[in-house]
Amino acid sequence: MQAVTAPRSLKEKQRQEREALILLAAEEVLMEKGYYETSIDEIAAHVGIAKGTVYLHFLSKEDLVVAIFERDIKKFEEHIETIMSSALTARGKLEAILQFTYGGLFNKRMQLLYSLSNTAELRRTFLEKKACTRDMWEQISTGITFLLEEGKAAGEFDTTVPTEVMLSTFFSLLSPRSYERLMVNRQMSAEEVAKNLGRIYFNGIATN
Amino acid sequence: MQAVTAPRSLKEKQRQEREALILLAAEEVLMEKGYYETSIDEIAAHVGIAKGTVYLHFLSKEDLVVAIFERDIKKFEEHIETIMSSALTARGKLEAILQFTYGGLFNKRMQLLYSLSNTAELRRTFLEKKACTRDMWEQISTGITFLLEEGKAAGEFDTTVPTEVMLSTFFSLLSPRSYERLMVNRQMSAEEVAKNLGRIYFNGIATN
Amino acid sequence: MQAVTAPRSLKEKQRQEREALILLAAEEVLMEKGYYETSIDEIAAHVGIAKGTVYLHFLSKEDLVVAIFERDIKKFEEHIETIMSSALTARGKLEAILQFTYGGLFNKRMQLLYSLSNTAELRRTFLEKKACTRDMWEQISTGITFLLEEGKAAGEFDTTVPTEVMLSTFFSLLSPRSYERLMVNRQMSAEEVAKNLGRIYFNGIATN
Amino acid sequence: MQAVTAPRSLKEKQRQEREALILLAAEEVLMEKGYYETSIDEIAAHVGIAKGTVYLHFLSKEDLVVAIFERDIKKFEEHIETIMSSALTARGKLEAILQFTYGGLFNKRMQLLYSLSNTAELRRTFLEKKACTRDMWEQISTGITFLLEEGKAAGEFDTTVPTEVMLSTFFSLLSPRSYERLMVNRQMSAEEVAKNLGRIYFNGIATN
DNA sequence: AATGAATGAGAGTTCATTCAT
DNA sequence: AATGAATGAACTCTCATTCAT
Repeated sequence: MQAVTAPRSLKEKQRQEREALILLAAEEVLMEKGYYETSIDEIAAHVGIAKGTVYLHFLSKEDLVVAIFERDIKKFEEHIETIMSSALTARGKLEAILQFTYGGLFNKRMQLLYSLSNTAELRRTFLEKKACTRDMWEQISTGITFLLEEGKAAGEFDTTVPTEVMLSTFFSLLSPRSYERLMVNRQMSAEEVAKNLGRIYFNGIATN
Repeated sequence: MQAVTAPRSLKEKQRQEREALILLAAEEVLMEKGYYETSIDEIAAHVGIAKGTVYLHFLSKEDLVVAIFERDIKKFEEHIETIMSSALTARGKLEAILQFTYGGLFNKRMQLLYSLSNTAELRRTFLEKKACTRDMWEQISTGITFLLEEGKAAGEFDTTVPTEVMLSTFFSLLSPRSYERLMVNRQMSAEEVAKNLGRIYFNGIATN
Repeated sequence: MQAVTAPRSLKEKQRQEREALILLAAEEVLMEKGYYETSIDEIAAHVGIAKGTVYLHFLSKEDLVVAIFERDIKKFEEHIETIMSSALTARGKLEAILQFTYGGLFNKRMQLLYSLSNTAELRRTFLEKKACTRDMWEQISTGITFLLEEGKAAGEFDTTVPTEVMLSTFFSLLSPRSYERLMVNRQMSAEEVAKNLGRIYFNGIATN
Repeated sequence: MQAVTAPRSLKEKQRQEREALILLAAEEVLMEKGYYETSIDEIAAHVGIAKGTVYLHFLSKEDLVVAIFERDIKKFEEHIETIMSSALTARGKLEAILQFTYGGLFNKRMQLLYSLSNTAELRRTFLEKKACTRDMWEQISTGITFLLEEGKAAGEFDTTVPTEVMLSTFFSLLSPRSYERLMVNRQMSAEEVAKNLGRIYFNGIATN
């Protein structure tokens, strides 16, 4: 049986590696040029494979982008879960999420996710057509909402501000486009940005 | 003299009315479908005119969108100036801007502006190519920055938070996409949304 | 009757003047840009009238060009007739035609006529569709052929060269495009060009 | 090594065959209808392929025509060079060029080249934009000029006629449009036409 | 009579997707 | 499995022509 599965899993492994390469290249190009200005040809050229090969891994351009979406959101979810199960206070957890979002590679990916989520045409294409991506946002929203409620219950956060508003504001903090200028133009580090935003936000929602 | 100017201004008036209709239709369709999923044919059909007629008013699709941009940003600027010259405190002025952004028709338009400004491909197309649109954001930024500095000087705002960060955060409050759910799903009124956001924000940047 | 015809003929005169202006402008622009690169708008703007007005005088763009054609060919024919009825020898007459073709304004017009006649698409459009223009070339051809035969009969020209070949060669001398460089680049005068060409030609067809 | 180069050259061969087919079809349709009356769709239909396929081989319609141009001019140049390095006298060489131009398939192609070169709009498009095509005419002109000078030096040609004029006249002999009627209507063979034209021309430029 | 806004067919071009090799 | 040539629908934009004013 091994004789059969080993090569199969080797092939499978290669397949997944290639798929990962495509996703990475796609991510890079999409980040640079956006969905409509990026052609499959360009992505393929970036990986060093033929256009047709991309279609062996993804049914369509849409599908490829959904895959990026899913992968990144999944990682994001995993991290959030780690944070959620930590011993931090609600505020501490939210601060950690903020730091994570702005830190490391995730910063750039977050920009892509955000840009893909916030454009009319893409939302229709991705969020409405593919239930799964919609669900992921829901799940993340639920997590953040839970933390905010927790914070309210613990007396950390102002109970007179609706949680929904707090949630929306928190998401808007994650929008990296607005802060791009801070990091790119002002040379502020991701940590500093996250710290400052957090300060405004948590001050803003703190129990008077 | 009337005999000369009247017909000319009549024509001109009709022309501008038609142009306004096209802008309105374009705005609507762009809001619904986004830049790349909207064809000139579609916009024309929405106005009830032929495709070619659109090109009598706008040199290109790009140009049409820039025109929407300019018109809305101009209105926005005008309102900001009115607010700026009022007797309100810095915070009062910023609150007024927030209210205005979320109030009336502007809400929807703001969504379009925001979505057009925040997509990688469109930013390259519009902001970098057309200096004018870039300048408008600069001007608005300058205005807000001025108010924030004023507030700091008046002891209203926390001087230890960099003004740049305050500015970015303020812009992110204006991003209506995030709050769409609040108004659409939660049935919250624009005023309520603006009030709540303002509360978080101004609390957040208030002197300790 | 005068009271009726006078204003009518005044109108008619104005009409013809305007028509002449359009033809002139069209000629100029067509010369510069060619048939397909010239728009009716451009011609109208050159005259200083509205696009629609052109259509009060000419049924179509094609028609307008045919009119230019007709007018110029008519003038050419008239001149040829004058030459034909002069006391010159056959060679003298052909030399006169050559001089006329390269002299004065006709030079430029000839370029236009030639260019319009020698392009595949335009030949189909004009020569085949509009019998009249075809006839005009026929008529001119007949005139030249007659002169060549006359010259042969008078012992001036070599009778062993087919008249048809002489005719074709004569027409190719009139092709001003080839000689443009001589006049434009080499600063040679029209007369010099005509003289030199004539020399080669008449030497070439002279009796041994 | 064959295993590597064979498939590559096979593909390449197929590619070039397809490209040749497109060029041939384009040539045919362009000859029939001219540049502006020929659509890419028409050319594609003529080859039996889809419109898009044409664009796999040529960047644009302009490019496709330039390619025809280049290929034919290149062949023409090659032949001229062969003739130039022959043992013939200057006159013999020029006669050979004349024969070649009117003989075989080249006759039709020459018509296309000539028509493309002599139309105002196309000259601007092709000769001015693409330096290469301009250069080719220059090179051919240089070759002919050299032969004419050679003939003058050898006492074959009349030294009192400017070489430039001889050159222009020689080119006008090559213009096959004028002679089309001779071949098509008069049933004269290409050789006869070339012989007769040559006779007039060389008689014309011969030392008195 | 003169205008020029409106029309809409048709052009060149792109690119996601397919499929024979 | 991988390729990349081929496809063709869809796009933006142009302009000769019409027609209400």
